[in-house]
Amino acid sequence: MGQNSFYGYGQKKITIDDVANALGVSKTTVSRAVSGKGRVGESTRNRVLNYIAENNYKPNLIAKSLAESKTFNIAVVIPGDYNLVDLPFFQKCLMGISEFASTFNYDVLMCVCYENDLSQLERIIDNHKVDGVILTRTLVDDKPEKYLIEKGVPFVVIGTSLNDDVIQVDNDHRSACKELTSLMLMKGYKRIGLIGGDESHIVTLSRYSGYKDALLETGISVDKQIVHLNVLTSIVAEKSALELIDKHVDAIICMDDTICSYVLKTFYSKGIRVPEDVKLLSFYNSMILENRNISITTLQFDVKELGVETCKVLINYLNGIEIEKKTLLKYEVILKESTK
Amino acid sequence: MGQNSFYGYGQKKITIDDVANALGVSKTTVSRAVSGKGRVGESTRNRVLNYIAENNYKPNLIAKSLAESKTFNIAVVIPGDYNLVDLPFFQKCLMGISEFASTFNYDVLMCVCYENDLSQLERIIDNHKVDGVILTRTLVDDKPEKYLIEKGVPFVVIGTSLNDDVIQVDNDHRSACKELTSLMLMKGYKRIGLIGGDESHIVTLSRYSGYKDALLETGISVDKQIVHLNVLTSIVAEKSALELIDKHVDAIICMDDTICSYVLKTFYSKGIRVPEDVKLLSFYNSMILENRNISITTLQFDVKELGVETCKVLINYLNGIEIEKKTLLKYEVILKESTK
DNA sequence: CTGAAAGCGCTTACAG
DNA sequence: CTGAAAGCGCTTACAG
Repeated sequence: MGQNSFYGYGQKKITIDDVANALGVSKTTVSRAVSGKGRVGESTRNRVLNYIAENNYKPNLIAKSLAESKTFNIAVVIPGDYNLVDLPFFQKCLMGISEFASTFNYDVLMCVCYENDLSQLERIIDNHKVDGVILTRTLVDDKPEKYLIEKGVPFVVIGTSLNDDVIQVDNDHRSACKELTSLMLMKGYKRIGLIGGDESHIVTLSRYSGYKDALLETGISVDKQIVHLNVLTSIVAEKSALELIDKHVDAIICMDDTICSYVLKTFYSKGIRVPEDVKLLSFYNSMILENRNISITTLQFDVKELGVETCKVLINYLNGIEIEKKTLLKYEVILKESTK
Repeated sequence: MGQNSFYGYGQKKITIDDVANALGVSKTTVSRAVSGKGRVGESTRNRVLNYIAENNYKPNLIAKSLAESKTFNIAVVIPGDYNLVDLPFFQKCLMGISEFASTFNYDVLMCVCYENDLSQLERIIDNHKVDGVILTRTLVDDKPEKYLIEKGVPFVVIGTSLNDDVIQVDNDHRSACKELTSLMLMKGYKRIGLIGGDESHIVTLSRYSGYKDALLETGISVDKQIVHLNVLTSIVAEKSALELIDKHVDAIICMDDTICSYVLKTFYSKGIRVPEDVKLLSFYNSMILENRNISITTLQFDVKELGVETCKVLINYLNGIEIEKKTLLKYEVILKESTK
């Protein structure tokens, strides 16, 4: 007992056999009527469909999985790195993915991967628990990506991959950062500082490219002294912010809201005023920057939509429907007080 | 093709039959050696174990599921309500749950439920895709809870349930709020305002109880004028904060960090100083309150640990191991500038 | 249009 | 200690 005592959740489930017997037809016929595959007589089909609706028959997905060699599950890989755990980004992605998946009767399996520990992913793949995988970020040297390619597992990444064979869905961070930069340039601010995160994250590189694009188009050369990447801690961010002020920047673009919150705090404690002394821009319209003393001009991505689109691509791919190799989603610029 | 072309992820999986044939034993024997259930000769067992290790045999979990009527999946229900989506709480819970589950070879299935839409949960239960469920919050009138009881599905809640039959794991919010209140009382501040969220969330009621406990122990009666519950929007929060100031409170306890951020912003714009004019306390040591101009005295719960413990209880329960009906986890008080 | 039968890869009484 | 066989609940060639 014990282990199985819960099975059926207390109520016996009716099987395809029960339906077939009750109706005096074969399981084959029931199966065909339910799945819609294969020919069944109009009237037979209706009898079956009515019966299962009335008697609340639900096919056992596990049995179906075994017979079809499909699981109707997808795994979503979330990075477990401490400083990313708090970001609302991944949670919102998950919501979108899960919403779309469930309308197609797929389920979403959580999978946390760490820099040096893919064991959760490996276990899921070894156990054949999913039909495909979504990676929620991309790295320059991406271990989960490599692993999945090696194993031949179908997957889609949220983000941009250096490998063109990888199916990818992303917001257009390059254009977005270019637009943010151009916005400042058009207002006549020529010295624009940039503070960004980990260079091993491809998104950091994309943003940096967009920044350079904007400058070069305007004929301004990039001053590497006011571009600070790999800013990962509050201490480095503080140092970086003050250094940019020393270098007389007109504006600072922060590549994420956490960095921006560090910068804001530093400025507050040093009496540097935004936007009077320096303009400030950030990348997500997230709650990290909400309800501050000053509102920050940022980009806005529809992250839930990003999840939805990605899941759509993966499920289409799994079902042999043609898809785009690369999907780029839009963004909006939200103008607020910090650039006034 | 199409649908099945991905199966096997490109590499044929070796089955129990292959192992049995290669070793000249029966499937039964292999099964027993692998599962550890049933008697197998010492040497036979070792032969099997060596072979599967060398040839990287992994039992097909789907087949095992069908045979055992178990899925090795648990569902975690996350509320989809807009204003909760952003809270790091649920994400951290998920991380803890997923971490524990995977060490026991269980997987975690995401399930988003809305106030009036349990369809994701219903689908998962109807399809028998999980062995049990974790609810990540509790309401006074809890629809998912009722649904699961009705269906006879094993589940555990994170939070406190009004139904004593429900297995629950929670941080001790009542004691925590009592301690926060007592802390102010001991410093001689007798007028303590309370701003809280939705009264239909049991956690709100627990906190309120703790607040009352502390006051009553000190012989102070509760002044309902300075207790504001159901504060759900920034507008109401602002109004509430100013009203408390009008009523000359010495301190304000906010039941969550979002509320506290609204209060902070209101005070800043009105020139009300913390802690000089009023002390301020909040409930989570979350990033919402990080990098503000002032640091806030809060409670600290180990939310990931909460997830781990809950998952442990559920998995033990599913496997017939004795468990506590109610587990209460600790908290810490983090003293910061806002109560100096 | 419909059905009998084999098969998906396991587990587990039952028998020896 | 070990194995042949039935069964979990579906799907799907194959035959009619």
